Amino acid sequence: MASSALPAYGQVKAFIKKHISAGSWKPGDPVPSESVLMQQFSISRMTVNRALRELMGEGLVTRVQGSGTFVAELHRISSTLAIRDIHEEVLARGHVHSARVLLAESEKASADLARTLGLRAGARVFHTILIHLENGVPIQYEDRYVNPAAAPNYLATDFTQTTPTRHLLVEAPLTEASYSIEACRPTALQAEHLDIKAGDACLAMMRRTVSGAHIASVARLVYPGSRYSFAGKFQP
Amino acid sequence: MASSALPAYGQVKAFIKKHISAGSWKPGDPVPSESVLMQQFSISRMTVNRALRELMGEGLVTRVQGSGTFVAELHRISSTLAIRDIHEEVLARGHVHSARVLLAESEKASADLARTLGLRAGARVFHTILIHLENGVPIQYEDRYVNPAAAPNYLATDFTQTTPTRHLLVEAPLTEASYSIEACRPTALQAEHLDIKAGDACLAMMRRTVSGAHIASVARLVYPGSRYSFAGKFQP
DNA sequence: CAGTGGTCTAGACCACCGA
DNA sequence: CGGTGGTCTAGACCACTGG
Repeated sequence: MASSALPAYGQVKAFIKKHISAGSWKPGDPVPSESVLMQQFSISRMTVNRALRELMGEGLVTRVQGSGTFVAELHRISSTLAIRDIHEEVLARGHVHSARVLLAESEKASADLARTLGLRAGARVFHTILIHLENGVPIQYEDRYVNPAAAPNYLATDFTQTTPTRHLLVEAPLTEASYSIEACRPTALQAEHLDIKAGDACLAMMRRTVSGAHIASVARLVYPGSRYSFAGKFQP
Repeated sequence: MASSALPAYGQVKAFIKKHISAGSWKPGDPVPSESVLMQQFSISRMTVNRALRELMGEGLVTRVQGSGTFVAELHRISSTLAIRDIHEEVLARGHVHSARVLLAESEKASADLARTLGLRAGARVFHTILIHLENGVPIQYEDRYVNPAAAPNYLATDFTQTTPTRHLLVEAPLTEASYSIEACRPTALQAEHLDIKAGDACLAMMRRTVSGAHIASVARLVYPGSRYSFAGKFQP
């Protein structure tokens, strides 16, 4: 057998994927039940169950207790968009990462910001602005507010050595995060520090992280459109 | 027990997640072995194994055969970025989707395009350009090339009724896709049809889909930066 | 009611790692 | 070599669905 290296549950998964991607089983169609697959492959139910459970995790099938397993409605084109620490990301490309600190201080939160961080208006918050460079070329303008309750030692960090992201991952372990990506034009200050023209398009990622009971941080990361993109891949 | 509703493997997962997110187990630290957890929870090894396997799938731990299970190095902030059919996405917001067809024809591929689609230079390809509107407001400029071998009936479709994405999902079931997101300025034509100013920033998503042996389609989707963003959420 | 999936057990054999 | 994880079995009980 050519596929003898593939474990039994993998063979079941491959069998089902083949039928789905070939189109012979359409969305909404029932997938053979666990007991049928057991006999067909001469394996135990636990093994079939694992195959189907993993396929559900991958979004290829839907399972309904008491009813059956079905081909998922429309194959979502989806992918894990990993948001890594910029330091590690640059290193992974074999390049050199460095950072310039434009601002690192404690200030009073505006009403808007306080609401976003779940604090009362006028509360003290930490504010940092950094430029991240890859081989000396600016690639990210990081404007971040941090909740002192989540990371009291934030401002004591040397941000040319440790990125805010890394500090926060250690000090305020992540329990939840949300983000959005949009396109924008840079402010004059951003354009200057990113070394781009005022009219150039930029990518902006807003990131909000929660650690335990606190909203730990909100950040706006601005990337020159000409030097950065988010990429991903998807394989069923 | 308050958590008696949670299945046994879920309790093991919760136990480990608690220690990781509380910081009592740091990245690189070993997680108790399967046999230890078996005894600690008085459950069978299969059940412990499932808990640890799922945690690895979620990126929280690393497992090395013969060595052990360890807390993953840095909690990736990652999230499934779902790329849905624009028609469904607009409908899901309770709005009305419509489309204008600017171009739908067969043409000869340039050398570049042919290479991208895995065809010989000068081969016939289908080319469509559409504007997608949400409640009458333009939100996406879709410029797409399709490999005729993957979807021979593509041009016969009424794209005011069926989106190219949907047609392709049915005709050329997806086996792989990759994308990248970047910021750009619109061309004069794009600005006109999207009803935005020439200097406005836009989000552009390049998408390349593979169906079986064929590269099915490459598309460039341009969104007005002021009217669209990609958002996601992440929970460990 | 019969059939489905959700969960779990108590074993088992194997490949691999590190001492 | 003992300990680790990777896989698998042949049962079991349960909750749920549908006719």
